[in-house]
Amino acid sequence: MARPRKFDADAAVEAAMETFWTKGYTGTSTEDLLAETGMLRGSLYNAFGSKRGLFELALHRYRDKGAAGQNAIQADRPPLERIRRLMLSGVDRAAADRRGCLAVNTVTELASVDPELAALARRCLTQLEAVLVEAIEDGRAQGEIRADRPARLLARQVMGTFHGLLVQAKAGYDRQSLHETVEAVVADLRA
Amino acid sequence: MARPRKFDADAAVEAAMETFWTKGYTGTSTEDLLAETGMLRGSLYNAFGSKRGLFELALHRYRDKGAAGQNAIQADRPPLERIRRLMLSGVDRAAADRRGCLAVNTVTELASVDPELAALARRCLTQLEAVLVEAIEDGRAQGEIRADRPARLLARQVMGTFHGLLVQAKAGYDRQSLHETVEAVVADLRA
DNA sequence: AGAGTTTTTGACTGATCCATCAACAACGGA
DNA sequence: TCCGTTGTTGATGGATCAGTCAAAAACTCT
Repeated sequence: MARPRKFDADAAVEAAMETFWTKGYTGTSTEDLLAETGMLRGSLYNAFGSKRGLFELALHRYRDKGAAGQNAIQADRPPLERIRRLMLSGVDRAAADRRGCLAVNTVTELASVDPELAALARRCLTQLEAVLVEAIEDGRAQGEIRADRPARLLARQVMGTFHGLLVQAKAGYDRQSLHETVEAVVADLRA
Repeated sequence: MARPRKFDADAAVEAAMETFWTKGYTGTSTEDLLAETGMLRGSLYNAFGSKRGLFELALHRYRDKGAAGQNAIQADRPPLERIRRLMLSGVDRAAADRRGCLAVNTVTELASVDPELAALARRCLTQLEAVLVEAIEDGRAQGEIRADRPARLLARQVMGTFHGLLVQAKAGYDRQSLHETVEAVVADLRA
């Protein structure tokens, strides 16, 4: 009933996500977005409304992809090993291109400037926290993980170190020392 | 032998630091800097050369103030308590205004865009790491802190969690749960 | 008082920012 | 085939960006 779109909206959001991830929200210009998505100005605004609107979509996509990745690791491995792999893969990816984590980047960039977007990013963090809590409770049921503290507290602790590692990855700390820290965290989790 | 300056260069750098801290590097306009320092365009450029130059000065100042703050805690308290207070005060400040830590903010904002500035910020982090290593070695000598791991590794671990907490503080996690995590980290450090 | 030096002042530059718009194009349904 | 709808295209808008400049001003030294 109308002219069909030339571009793939999904691919465009994906490209936008990558760009925001690399350059940050403020650091990404609409020109950058046009170049990366291959769209023209009018089309982009017609489809997504504004730079901010596109960023929201990108954040949602990031959260969804994160959830998918977290589930991919689940498999049938023991919980502690799941946590270990989660952190190792996250750290590796953050260190590889020095881009860190989009959610963490967004929170640090926008918390005191755009609380609404920051809250959106925060949901990515709480999602990870939930995954961790679940894994920890699993591991505790199996006697693999220490039970002297609430699972939520342990999860916060692990997540804290994890986010700190992402920052260190961006700061250029070498992969090996990041991995050592991960192993130390895992060791401290053991019952 | 020349016209005297009307403004206090130190106060100007201080004001600039606060502004960058709140709004980030890209997010701070020269107009913002003029408003906060009370200077006029030409004066600011005459004195500091560029926005980037002023930012470098602000980062140096941040590092110096950080060092001063870290030393202020030293006192004669036991090492573990020093670490505890260091983290608590850092977390409190980060949570109070949701600005986090200027060094962490800078690393996450600029690592993939301006490596030179990111490296400057990184030095703030390694300074803190050095302080931690020292405190841990002290505590170990007194039998207060566990000795089953290299002090540097423990320091990285503590620093990681600390930076993660700063992110969580920006994300709006409540003070109490941040404090609980600090206590958990301290407990895990004990011999 | 005059020369020399640095700062202040505010207007100005060109680039880039995000966003809008009208004209045109491509489709489905009547 | 013609109409309603939606997408594309590229020019254009005003705002803001970081940074420059020439002229006037405030000081010291001679």
